[in-house]
Amino acid sequence: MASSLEKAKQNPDSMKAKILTAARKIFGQYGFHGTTTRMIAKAVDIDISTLYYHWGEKGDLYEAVIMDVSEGMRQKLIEVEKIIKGRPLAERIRIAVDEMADYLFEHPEISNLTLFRYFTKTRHGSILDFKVPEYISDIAYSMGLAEDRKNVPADAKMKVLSIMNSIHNFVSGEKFFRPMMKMDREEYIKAAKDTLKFFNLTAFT
Amino acid sequence: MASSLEKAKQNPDSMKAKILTAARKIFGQYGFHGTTTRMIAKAVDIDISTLYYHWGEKGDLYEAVIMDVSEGMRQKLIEVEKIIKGRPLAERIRIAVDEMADYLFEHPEISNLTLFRYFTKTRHGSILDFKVPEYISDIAYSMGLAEDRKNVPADAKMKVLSIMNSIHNFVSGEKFFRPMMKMDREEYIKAAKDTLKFFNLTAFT
DNA sequence: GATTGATTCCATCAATTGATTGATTAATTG
DNA sequence: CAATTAATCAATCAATTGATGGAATCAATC
Repeated sequence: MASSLEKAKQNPDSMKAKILTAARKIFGQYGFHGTTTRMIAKAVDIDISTLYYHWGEKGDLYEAVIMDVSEGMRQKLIEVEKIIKGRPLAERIRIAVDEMADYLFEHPEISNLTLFRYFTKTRHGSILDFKVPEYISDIAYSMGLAEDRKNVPADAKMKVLSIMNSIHNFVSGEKFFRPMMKMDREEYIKAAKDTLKFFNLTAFT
Repeated sequence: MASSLEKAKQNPDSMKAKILTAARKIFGQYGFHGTTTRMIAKAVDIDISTLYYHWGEKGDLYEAVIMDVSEGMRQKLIEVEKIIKGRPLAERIRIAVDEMADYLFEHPEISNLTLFRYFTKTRHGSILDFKVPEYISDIAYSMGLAEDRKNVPADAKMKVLSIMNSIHNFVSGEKFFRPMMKMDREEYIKAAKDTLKFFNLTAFT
């Protein structure tokens, strides 16, 4: 059964998909309460009622956005796991950091929305409290921090959380941190990757 | 010259200070756009016009809140720097992590508001684009990552940013991460500190 | 080419939200 | 105590915002 979200993604030129793409970006920049349905509609150059026709109420669109970025992350993690499989740990870390950083710097709204979800309360709590699968245990297993995918020790999960969040921090914080560092975008991405590798390579090798 | 903010803090029982305290908490939970002036007024049990009488427009109150938490951080960092002065590096790290984590877990709105400021756009950009001093260079110097307080290399700043954000992540993410870890609050704080020490001790000693 | 269904927009609602005005009460001062 | 100032609230505004109904347009089907 193809969900409403899956159907929308099938044809990226469909109005439904175009709205989703714009919503990802704007929700990512301004958060749930900072985004109005009119902002999204304007970005797609449609009337706001067209947006409601396709996605229903704001909270439903937001949920679809979260599911969408979450699925993107899942795919990317599977892809990275394939690449690093069998390699020595130091190399696994270097590749994983590079791959994830490149992916997220290219889609910063993923980091933004992820951090938003972690840190922010919404006034409509119950409505937006849908469940999203997290991949912390899988990453821990893939890093060799657990013998068993289903039974990952808490300290390993905490380490993975810390690593993932650190990547998100550099991506989402670019607008704020880069001027502090007086770097151009390329330099900043390089510096972020180096910093991440510095902490993770010394910690795990 | 005592600023409006300083005057408010002189007497914590004053209406102005009570509003500021409530605003800190609520802005920290819901962000700028997720907070209404009515929510704050209700928390203090006053009419909304009383709030406006004391603090003027919403953006001005928000600015005062940011300045307030920023000043709190500055004070705490000075305090920590005094404690760790002269000790060996590993001990400096252990103490600093414990002190900062305890302080922030006690005042989670500081972490919330800091991360909000890093990651979120506000629709009223220009108005809320006031400048707040950051203490990244001071911390880098205090950690021995720079010879000169005024001339801190970029990679050292990036490392400090990463460390500080990691602490904020665990504090602000508690509501989200702790259920994942199935820990009570005490266990979670301990686990967060241990994780932070794990990365930082292996990286710097 | 008429009919049906899907899509889009215009107009509009009711509720919320930031902000103010003016009257009222509480403190302060001479 | 009278007079002035400070603090509070009730009432209200205008603008914004989430959401909808219904007319108009477009596309597919017969």
